[in-house]
Amino acid sequence: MDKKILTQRQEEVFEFIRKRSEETRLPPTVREIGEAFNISSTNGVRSILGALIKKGHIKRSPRLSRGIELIEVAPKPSLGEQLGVEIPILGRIAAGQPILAVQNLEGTVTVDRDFLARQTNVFALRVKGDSMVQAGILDGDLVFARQQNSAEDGQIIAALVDDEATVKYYKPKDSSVELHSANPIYAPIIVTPDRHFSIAGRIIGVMRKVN
Amino acid sequence: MDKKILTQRQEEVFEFIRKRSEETRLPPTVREIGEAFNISSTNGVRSILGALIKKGHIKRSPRLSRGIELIEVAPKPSLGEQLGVEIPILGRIAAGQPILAVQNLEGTVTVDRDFLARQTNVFALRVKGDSMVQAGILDGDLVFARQQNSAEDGQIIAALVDDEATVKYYKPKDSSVELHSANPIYAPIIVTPDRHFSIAGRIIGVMRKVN
DNA sequence: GAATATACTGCACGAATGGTTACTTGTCAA
DNA sequence: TTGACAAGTAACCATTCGTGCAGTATATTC
Repeated sequence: MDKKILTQRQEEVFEFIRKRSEETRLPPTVREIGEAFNISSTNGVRSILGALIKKGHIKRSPRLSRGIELIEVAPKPSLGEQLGVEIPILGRIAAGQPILAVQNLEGTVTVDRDFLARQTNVFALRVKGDSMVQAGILDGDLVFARQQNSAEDGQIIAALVDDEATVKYYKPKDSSVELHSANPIYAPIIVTPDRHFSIAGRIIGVMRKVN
Repeated sequence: MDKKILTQRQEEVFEFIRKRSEETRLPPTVREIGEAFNISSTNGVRSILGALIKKGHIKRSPRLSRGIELIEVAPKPSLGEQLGVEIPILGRIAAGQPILAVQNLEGTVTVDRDFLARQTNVFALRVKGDSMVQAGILDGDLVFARQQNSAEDGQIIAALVDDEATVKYYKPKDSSVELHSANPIYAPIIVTPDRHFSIAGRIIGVMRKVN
């Protein structure tokens, strides 16, 4: 007998236990399994459970009610140690108000925790226009930015210029700031001190859906 | 009586239930709570549980063993309805063996469920080279592909040519298949029928970490 | 001072649950 | 054809578990 191959019935019952454990957060009792499959005797269920134990798919704590535990090859992370992090997507960014204000929220994306290198204060923006195509950032892409109000020369940033949010290369000059596109057909934006300017964050990632 | 403020004892018991529910995945029975707090009578526990119910912190299913359910202000998504989906990252792809074979796995990424439009059989690949920069796919990017063995003219696919995996534009011809780069300095790969060729999947997304 | 809430003890009932024994039926491989 | 395995039925026992009732002690509130 192959240790891993389950019969049809065993597969069904295993699936049932898995669903119950995940959805209702309560593993079923022996009788509840019986009811679900129209097995009138507890022993009918027990024979299947016995096989699942022998084949190493479940574990049981004797005499403990609902003491069926799944043995999964790739154990799902408990709620405390999620693999994904929820990042807020900002619709419009307006100067003078906190970036992450609720009224700006457009939704959230879940991204891999490692993808963001466990950084905090990250938000996402939908890119409009093709000014950064040469940097691999296309129209409609979702960019991830870490909130910070300063940046280094040459970094890609999300900036606020006169209440307008843009994603550009940051080029600080002596008396002004230049925001360069990656696309040469666009002239750099030169931000003179009389204009409203602030750095919203530094771009740390890009995500795109391809049709 | 404030509906929300718990007494010390109630707080302790609530914490115990929460820990048990999350860690062992099994809410405790009335008697198990009693044992944990040295309460010899089940009614002692019941009076505390009653208070927790009245104050809206837990819910109970009558006569159901372990039928204590936490009522949380921000309910965590149950495992069944995660916001993120784990996608396997494939190291090398070899022809003649199932794509998703375990030995190919390099790890997993968690991505938003909506990002992939709830599609199944999705895998991820690390892009090598700059042949697709004009399509916004850079060296080192992670591309997501949906497993399929056919594609339409002009789509970006992950293809296997002579045991080598590449990401290219798909251009089927009468007697051969052409794989075009987005970068004009690379000549198209012309796949004649004598070569091993298969489509691994169609590219549906891109993800990049920016430094 | 009475009413109310909290936090118990102690006991007992019945339903829910796990376990066992005995027996049956069908399939499949040696 | 025999034997192992799977998947049951049926009846029954023992334990676990939720619940109900009676009662106590303390603190808080009106």
